[in-house]
Amino acid sequence: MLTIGKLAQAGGVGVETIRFYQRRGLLGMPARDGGIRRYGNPDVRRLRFIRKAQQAGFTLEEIKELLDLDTGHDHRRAQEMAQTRLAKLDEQIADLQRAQQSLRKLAAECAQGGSRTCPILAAFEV
Amino acid sequence: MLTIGKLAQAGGVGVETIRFYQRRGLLGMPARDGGIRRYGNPDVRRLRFIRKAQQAGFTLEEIKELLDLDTGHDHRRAQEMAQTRLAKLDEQIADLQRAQQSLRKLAAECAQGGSRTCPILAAFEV
DNA sequence: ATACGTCCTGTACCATGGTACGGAATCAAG
DNA sequence: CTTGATTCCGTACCATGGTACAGGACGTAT
Repeated sequence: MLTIGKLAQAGGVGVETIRFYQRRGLLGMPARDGGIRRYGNPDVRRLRFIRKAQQAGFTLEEIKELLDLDTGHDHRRAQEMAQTRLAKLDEQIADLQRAQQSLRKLAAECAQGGSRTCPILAAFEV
Repeated sequence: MLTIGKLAQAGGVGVETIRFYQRRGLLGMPARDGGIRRYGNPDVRRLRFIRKAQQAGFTLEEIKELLDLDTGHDHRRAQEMAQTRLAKLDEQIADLQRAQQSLRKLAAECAQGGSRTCPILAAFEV
């Protein structure tokens, strides 16, 4: 049984973040032991899931929904959300790659330019 | 000579956004014609640059710096910023790709599962 | 038993990037 | 010359994802 501090440590977040997640309904209000919150492994798993899902670009709202679905075993909805997010990830990656192209062009022209004008504005013009 | 509304339209943003950028120093306060701001092509270029740079992941603060550098022709610093951002873009793309892996796994397992438990939590566990 | 660290609740504040609104002035068309 | 759209300025508000107190109550080690 962990205190909030230990849970935070296990999840790589701050204590305030745990409480924040609780307020948002992402983590439940756990059993108390004399006023002090006690957490178990499921809480650690849940917290780690939150971090992972965040990395996948889900908002906290969406993560809450995923966690609720997990409880309710709603496959269809979970898949739908995953597909939507995968599509957005594709888009985001493509966007970033386009940005890379532009930016590399800027860097290259800037490097070549010697003492000539640095075409920062121009670099993004195509 | 464009009014603020036309400039906003040309840049694909709202009028309030233009004023917001002016407050942040990203766009200059332009010449007035009887109290009304008048903009020219350089402003349109500048605005478009801002949008592009944003897509490349620069913050408004950084974009301001880039624009200031462009004025001062500081190659070295501009290149430095570009390289830093390129490195971060690489990282971001890699992160998103990893997220895709995890999420695809979730979707696949969820699809296979039939009426069995949907391993949403499990999907992110590796 | 006294001090230090951790916990509690509640509220306030932060950065980022805008968005909205009130109330006055001004512009363009009919 | 009136009407409707646009502009002006200033300030307030929004969402997202936290972060930081203040002011107490605990628990543990010395």
